[in-house]
Amino acid sequence: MKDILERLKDKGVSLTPQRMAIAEFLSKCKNHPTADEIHKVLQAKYPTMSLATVYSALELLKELGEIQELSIRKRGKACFDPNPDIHHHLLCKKCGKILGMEFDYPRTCPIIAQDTINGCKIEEVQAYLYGICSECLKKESDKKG
Amino acid sequence: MKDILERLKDKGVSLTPQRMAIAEFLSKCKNHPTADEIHKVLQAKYPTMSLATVYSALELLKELGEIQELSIRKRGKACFDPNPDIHHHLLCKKCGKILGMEFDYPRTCPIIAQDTINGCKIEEVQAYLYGICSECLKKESDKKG
DNA sequence: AGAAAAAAATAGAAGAATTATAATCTTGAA
DNA sequence: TTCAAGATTATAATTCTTCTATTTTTTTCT
Repeated sequence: MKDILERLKDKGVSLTPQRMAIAEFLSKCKNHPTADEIHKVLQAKYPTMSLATVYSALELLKELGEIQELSIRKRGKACFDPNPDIHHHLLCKKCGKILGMEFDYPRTCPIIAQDTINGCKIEEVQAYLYGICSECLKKESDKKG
Repeated sequence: MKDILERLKDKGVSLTPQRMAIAEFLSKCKNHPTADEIHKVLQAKYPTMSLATVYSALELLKELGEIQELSIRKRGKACFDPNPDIHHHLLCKKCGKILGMEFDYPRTCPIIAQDTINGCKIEEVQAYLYGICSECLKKESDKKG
């Protein structure tokens, strides 16, 4: 599979250093950063990079289908998922982490598998699971001994 | 079942006219209003009511478990669900309406029925279904004849 | 490679939603 | 009714995001 920079080039996007940095950062990113988190990280390498640039790059990557913006927010801020495919998320009630969940929720759920419900046509399902992540579960059981 | 004002009184909340109006409005509300939508409606009756009062009443009702704030937003604005119980929502791609879905998604879904996934403990599931609502489907089929 | 045109980055301002502050007014209990 | 506690109001402040004008960088064309 081509890497993200090649795909952007194929799509005729100008490859500026800032965009490349943002795209690469996201492609290696395992969590769901906000615009300012990305900005903070990349300022080490690009001290003059402005937050507006980050927002506009994110908008572009979204339009190109390289990333997605989540419906949920982190402390009031939009957060972005490096994986553009429909999938689901766990929000840990303890540590606040957001985890992408790999299982195929809609297709394995008989209710969603039927594609109309209450007379409405269902095209996509995005599920947010609230619970406790494995790390926090581990910490809890360690504490109890 | 007691009505919302009685429940608030039982919980020791000061029953100001503004709060009562907001609580009653929500209890009769069939959609998912934003703070400023509530404010606009109630200004007819309470011309001096400020938006800050609406926000603070919503915060209170949320804490008391009378309503919930949705994860999704309407045009960048937080929206509130008069039904505090976990349930699911359909977002119509055509008209933008948000509909509460009555079926019992988590409990009838085999993946969720097992309550741990990837080592994470699942406590609640909130699904956002994207699709076309029955009204818009009807309009479409009417057009086609 | 070099020049012109197009596009992007920057800094700063502007906008929108929400929260905080201080003063005034209401509520609920004594 | 009086008073303290709490709520509302108006306004200011904050926070996140978008916009604008200017400068800089890319890309294209030769």
